[in-house]
Amino acid sequence: MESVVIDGNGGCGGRVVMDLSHIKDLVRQLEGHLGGPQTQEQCRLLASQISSLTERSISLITSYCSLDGARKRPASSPLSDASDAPFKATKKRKTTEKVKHQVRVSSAAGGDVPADDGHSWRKYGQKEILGAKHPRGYYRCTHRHSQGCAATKQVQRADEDPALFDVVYIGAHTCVQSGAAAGQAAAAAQAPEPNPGVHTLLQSLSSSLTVKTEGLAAAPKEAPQGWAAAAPFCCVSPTPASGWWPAAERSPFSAPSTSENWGASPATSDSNQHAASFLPFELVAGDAQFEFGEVVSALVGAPGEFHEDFDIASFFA
DNA sequence: CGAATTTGACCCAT
DNA sequence: ATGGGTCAAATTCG
Repeated sequence: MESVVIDGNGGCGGRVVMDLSHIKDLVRQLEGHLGGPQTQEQCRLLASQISSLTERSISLITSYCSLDGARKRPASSPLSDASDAPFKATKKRKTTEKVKHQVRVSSAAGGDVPADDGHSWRKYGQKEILGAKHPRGYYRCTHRHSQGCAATKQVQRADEDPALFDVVYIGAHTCVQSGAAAGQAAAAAQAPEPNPGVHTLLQSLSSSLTVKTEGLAAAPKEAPQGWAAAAPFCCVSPTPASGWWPAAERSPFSAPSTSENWGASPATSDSNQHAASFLPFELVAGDAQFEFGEVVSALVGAPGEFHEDFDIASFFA
């Protein structure tokens, strides 16, 4: 299941733990209300409280992680202007100015690629890595040339569990993806139907909060430094209920816009794979915001990015 | 035929 | 010198 790996020595850790515990309580209350005669208003109130608490926790985590990333960054080299030359001018190595964000994702059952993250990637290399059993694949955004998007990612199968992949995202997407998926998601969000999976959603949120809380409290520092190095990307919306990302800039591992997309291999676009075969992931640090944001977004019923076919149970299974 | 992937070579940081 | 990241020609795929 998911876990948040956070260096526990920050000043915000205790606050976040408190907030998460509070959120968990609120979720329990909300869950209880759903079975009873309580009004929709009360549910909304609870959801709104969850939302604001989540937002505060995210702010703490994000700010902490930003500090963390800044602190760890070595003295910047004068070569760090590399980001201004996205194209193949030289083979000059980019130095460490870019934001890195590592997650561990599971593959489809028997699959050999990690879950799709909502962006289209093009593989540009693969290398055997010393000490690793599996090669590392190098991907860049498909829109690198058309839009100058400099986002890249590295995918490597975990040594200990071939069903897991370590994915390192480097740099933020600056591309704007085709409007089809975003528009579809937006249209789906307008569907007035209540979400039948809300109980599952709440239970899952509750249990995931447990895990996260434990992780915060009990996982001090043994996490590899590379994990949780920095906030994933820089454009977090201030209002979780209204979506965490610009419509066309979905977060890695956000709820997919389409069931086809969700489960499609980034390399093969194999649309036969299905959402249910993927379980998200162990997420780190700032990624907590993704789950919280999506869950709360669904709870509050705000226009989010949920596709009507989105299967909450499979998301959290 | 265009796009995506593979793969060996090249380049750079350590 | 070595390992890791990127390039680009060759190959494969749809």
